[in-house]
Amino acid sequence: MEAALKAMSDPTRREILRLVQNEEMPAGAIASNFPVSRPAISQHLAVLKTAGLIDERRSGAKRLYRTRVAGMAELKAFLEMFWDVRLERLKAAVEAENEKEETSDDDEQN
Amino acid sequence: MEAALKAMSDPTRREILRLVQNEEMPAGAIASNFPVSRPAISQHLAVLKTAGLIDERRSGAKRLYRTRVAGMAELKAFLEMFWDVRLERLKAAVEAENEKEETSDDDEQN
DNA sequence: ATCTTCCGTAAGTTGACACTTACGTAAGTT
DNA sequence: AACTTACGTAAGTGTCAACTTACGGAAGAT
Repeated sequence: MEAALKAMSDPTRREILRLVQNEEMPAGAIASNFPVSRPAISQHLAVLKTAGLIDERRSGAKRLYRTRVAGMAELKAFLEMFWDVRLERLKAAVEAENEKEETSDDDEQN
Repeated sequence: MEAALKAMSDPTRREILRLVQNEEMPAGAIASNFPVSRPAISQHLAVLKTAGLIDERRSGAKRLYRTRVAGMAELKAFLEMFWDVRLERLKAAVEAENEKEETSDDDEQN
C-alpha cells in the first residue's frame, strides 16, 4: 500500500496507468508514448507491478500490461480512511468506552 | 495536485495529516509524536502547506495546523478520475459528438 | 543457424529529498 | 532589558530514485 501510493506519485507512472487502464498494451507501445527511453519505462512498469497496480501477461516475445483493478481498489480503500473523519471518531469513542466515561457528542466548531 | 499526491506519498506526512485531521495542533505538539527532530517536522509541514493539504494559523508565538478539507477534496476528486473509467468514455463520447450530432442521454452501463 | 524484434537487467550519473545541527526571529514572561 | 518559549530557515550529508547507455536473453522470421 505504501508502495502503491508512492508509485502513483510519479506523473509518468500515472500516465502509464491511464494508458493501460482500459486495454492491454505491450511495453514497447507504452514506451512510445513517452519522451524517455524504453528501459526507463520498463523500470516504471516494474515499480507498478511490484506495487500491485498492473498485471503482466506474456504473449510470445511481447509482454502485455494492464491496470490491476484489485490493486486500484485497495489503494482507493486505503485513501478513503484518510478523508473519512468518522473513523477517527469511532476510534475515539472506543477508547473513551474503555474508561467508562460518558461524553456529550455535540459537534464542535472552532 | 501533483504536489498533493507527492506529499501524501510520505508516511510521516500521512501521519501528520491524521493527527491534525480533526483538531488544530501547534507544530511542537505535532513533532512530539515523531521520532525525528522538530525541524524535520517543520519541513514536512511546509510541504503539506504548499500542497494545499493543511492550513496554518498563527496564535501568538504558536502556529496551529489543521488539515485543509478543500485540499483533500481536490485530491480525492483528482484520484476519482483514475479509477473511474467511465470518464474516459464520456470524454470520447463528447469528442465523437463534435463530428456527429446524435445524442442519446441514457445511462450507459458496461 | 542467423537475424531481427521485443524487452528486462546491469551499471553509472544526477538530482531530489528526508534528515541532522546550528542559527535567527518573533512573541510572551519576569 | 534579559530570558524563555515556539518556531522557521540555512547549510550540509546520506540515501533513494529516475534517467541514461550498454548488454543479454527469449521468441518469431528467413
